[in-house]
Amino acid sequence: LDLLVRAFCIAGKDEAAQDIFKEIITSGVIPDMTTLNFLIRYWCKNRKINKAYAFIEEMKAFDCKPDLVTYSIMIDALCDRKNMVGAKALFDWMKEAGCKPDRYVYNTLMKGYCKIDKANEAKQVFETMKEDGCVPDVVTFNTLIFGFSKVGKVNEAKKFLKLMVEAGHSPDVVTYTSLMNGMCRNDKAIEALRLLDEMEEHGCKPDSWTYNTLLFGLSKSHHLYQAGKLF
RNA sequence: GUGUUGCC
Repeated sequence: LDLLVRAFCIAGKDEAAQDIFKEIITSGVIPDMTTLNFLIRYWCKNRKINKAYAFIEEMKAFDCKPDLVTYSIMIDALCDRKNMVGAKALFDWMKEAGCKPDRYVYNTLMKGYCKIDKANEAKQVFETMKEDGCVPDVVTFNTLIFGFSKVGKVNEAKKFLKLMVEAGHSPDVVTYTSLMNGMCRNDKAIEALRLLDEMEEHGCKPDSWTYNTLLFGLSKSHHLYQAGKLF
């Protein structure tokens, strides 16, 4: 069943996948949650979030209740739509339902706040997650660094870089690129170029995203000559 | 190989 549902989804036949799933569950077999979650995620990523909701409701009647991953997928979908009120509400609802948040959901929520320029809210979530006993990981720090860089608070972002290193995580290409993005948006394009050297010294290879960030940033701030040198 | 992070 799992493979069938996946195959149908990948082929864009989510209706067929849904039918099979429903048929199995109606026959009294409780399918694996990974299968349901795969289907839910497919809908969320294809702008069919209402369908995902409806199906979750429908499945509750079969004693197939959403788990932590299901909620995470839904919360992420709301975050992508910048509906943080909804995302937070669903997060609270999830806790009511007895699902204990893990760092994935916390990271997801933080991303949502960062995307709408609410880095301080993200920082609150960061504090909550620690109080809750979740250990921040590379994604946690990268998300916060992205969030603060985005709103021009590069110094605040650097504080998290320090925290990250203290926690034993090495900055990666995402960390550096997020910081460069913030610098470029903040008329500190030259500083971003310095960071490029620094990351290479630390043995971190820039990728195409890094170069795109720099090229975009440098050309926007009239440093076309420097941009040309990147080639 | 069910979910979370960076440019346009």
